[in-house]
Amino acid sequence: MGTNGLKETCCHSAMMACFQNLPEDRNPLSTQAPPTLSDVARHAGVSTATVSRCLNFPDKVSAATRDRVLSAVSELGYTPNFGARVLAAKRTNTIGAIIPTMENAIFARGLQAFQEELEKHGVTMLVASSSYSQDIEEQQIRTLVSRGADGLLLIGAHRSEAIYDFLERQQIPVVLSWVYRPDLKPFSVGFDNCIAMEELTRKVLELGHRKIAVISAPTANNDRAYQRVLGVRQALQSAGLDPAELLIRETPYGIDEGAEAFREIMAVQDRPTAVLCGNDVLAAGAMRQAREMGLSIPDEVSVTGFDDIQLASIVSPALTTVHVPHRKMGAEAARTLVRLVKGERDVSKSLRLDTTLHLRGSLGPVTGRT
Amino acid sequence: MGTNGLKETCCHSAMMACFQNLPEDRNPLSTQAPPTLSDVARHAGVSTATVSRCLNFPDKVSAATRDRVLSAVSELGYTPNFGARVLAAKRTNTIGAIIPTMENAIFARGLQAFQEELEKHGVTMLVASSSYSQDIEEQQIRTLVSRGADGLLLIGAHRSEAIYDFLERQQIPVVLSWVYRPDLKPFSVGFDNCIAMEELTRKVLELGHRKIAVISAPTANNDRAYQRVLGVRQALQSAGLDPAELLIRETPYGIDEGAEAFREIMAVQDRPTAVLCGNDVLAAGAMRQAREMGLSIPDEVSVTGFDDIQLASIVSPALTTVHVPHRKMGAEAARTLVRLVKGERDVSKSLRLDTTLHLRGSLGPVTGRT
DNA sequence: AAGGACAATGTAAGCGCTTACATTTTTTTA
DNA sequence: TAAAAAAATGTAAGCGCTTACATTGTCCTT
Repeated sequence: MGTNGLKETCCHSAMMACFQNLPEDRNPLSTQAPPTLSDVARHAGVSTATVSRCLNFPDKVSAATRDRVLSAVSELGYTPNFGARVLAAKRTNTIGAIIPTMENAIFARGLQAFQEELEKHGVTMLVASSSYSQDIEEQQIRTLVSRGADGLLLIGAHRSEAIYDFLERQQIPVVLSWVYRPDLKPFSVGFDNCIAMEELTRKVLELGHRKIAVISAPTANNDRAYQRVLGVRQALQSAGLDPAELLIRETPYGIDEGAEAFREIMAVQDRPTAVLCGNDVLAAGAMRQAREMGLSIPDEVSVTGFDDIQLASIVSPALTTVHVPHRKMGAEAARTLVRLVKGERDVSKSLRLDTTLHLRGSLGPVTGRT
Repeated sequence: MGTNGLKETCCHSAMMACFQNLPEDRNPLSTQAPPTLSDVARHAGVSTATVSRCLNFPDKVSAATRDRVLSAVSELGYTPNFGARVLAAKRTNTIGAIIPTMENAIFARGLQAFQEELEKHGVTMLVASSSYSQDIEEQQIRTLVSRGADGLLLIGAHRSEAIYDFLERQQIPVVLSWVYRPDLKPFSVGFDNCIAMEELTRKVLELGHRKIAVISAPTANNDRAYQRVLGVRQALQSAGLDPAELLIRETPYGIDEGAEAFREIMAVQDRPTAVLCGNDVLAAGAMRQAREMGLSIPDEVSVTGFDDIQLASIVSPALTTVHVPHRKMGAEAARTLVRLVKGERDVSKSLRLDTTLHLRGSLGPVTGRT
């Protein structure tokens, strides 16, 4: 005890740079308006056009003037005025993204990759989240457009015709993600939810499961959820089973919701031996509930997810799920959108990414025990 | 089999509204420039000033004209030009947020709440992530400022004086979050990382643990991480123990990183009985590794986290962690920032939120077994 | 050495909106 | 009912930047 550098108390460690103790009025600059392009021009003894060119097309200007201008810029601490630039150039270099939620990790990875890619092209990202509500999403779309978003990333394809019309009239390039829909006019960069889920279901059937339940997000306004359920149905049908017997429980995405849905599903007489969840979060909830009910996974009941977020490899047993290439999807969507915004109509087209089945401990063969 | 609505195949379900099958050139409007304020004015037979007023201060205009203008607006499908508005009004109604990462859930909840609150005030959020790099963060700050962010949300307090100077010169209101630092000039809305961790450590000591290890994020550029470690040290010292004996392993945030760090820590001769992790993600990694090594939690080793994200209640056993009021923090930060941007200097001040200990299964008393 | 080609720079017209101020219309007051 | 006050509307000057076009300066070419 009583050692070295421990004098610092919680709130006063010396490691911080900050402006504590500075008198309010210390900085005379702080009351002045920020410098403008013409201030820089005057300072450098050139015209505003030259300064502008120097900033936007450096090689259209002689080295000598460039140096003079740039040093004027840094001397004055000049930053271009965004509004003016937008107004004059008619481009904001901003792209909007509207995702259903930021609260769980489902969209986070993809969005991060999306942003990183945009950044490489000098584009900034505006984000809004719609809480899985179609109305909120439409309002967000209008907001982002009026904020000057040059393009928009949207999740899924299901929305009103009115809003698609609006986007078309405003000539805003749109990329749909998390779905692959080459039949639609807006480009999509994503995967086929239906096929992915069909593949998973086929595997489940192979393992002998016949009594199957699904916990899905509400399918009414969510085409991803809808397609996933459809995938299960199609797999059943192809296997000669009656899709009508499929037990489906819809509930909002969430751990607790997943748990509750699982509880209800397992309360029926003839318990399913496999519960396919619409995403990993629901699955995690289901698994928690199974533990609580003393049901062993996968011996007594198998559980699967969708998305393959971190959660999936952390739960015990690890979750069998459909791996979605989130980062790649985000990056590709960004690339497509940037191209569209630049007006390269021909180059881009819808891109289909593959999902892969990740088989882990939560899915096992049907056993006698139940 | 062979039931009802199953005709729809994956990619052609009828539920979607879209613009498939529309000829490219169908819409004559699409080549015209979007309508401007003066188009609306002409259409409604008033001046541009009246239209502007009508949109911004509806009650400064008579009901009759208002109706006329509004119907002109909707007839023409007018949307204000963002750049022009910004240029003229000198406000973007946009606030920027720079977070270390979007990839895990740590900042997601807070950010979501932040955005929702901003939205209530008609403010849009710009997001960027810095990948925990100080340089990237500073560049992002400059970008967002030049994009016209009216204010900025930053995580933590540790950054260069140069950038704080820049923000002050640009007169950009800043709110720091995830920390509580009333000693600094920028307002902070957050909690005291040090005290929170000190409290947790005290609890760990109470349970008899003496050999303690810490897995922390790199503390060099991360004041939250630094303060958390400091908290552990202070608790040890208060308990009359020698903080120098504390085993500290720094590693980037991540599940795998946490696992690896845990492996290394448990490889030493005199194994610790408790491993305190800098956040829940690291802790989840540590727990996974413990399982792999056949170490029982909490009998052979206790593990704790920080943040209380969803993960914490999903892992098994559930994770003892420090609960951070993410949503409240985000919302309050937004409120403070909005007030600052509006120029209400006096009203706002730094806000300290309380963290609470969530004791769960991953932390237990020291046992003979080791 | 004169003419032309090209590079470097300057001039100035907007971009679409807000808002101070001027003007007109309506309402109130005596 | 006329004058004063208040409300509604119009006029027009920017906001800070980009860019088409005009001008000037440089360097070849013949």
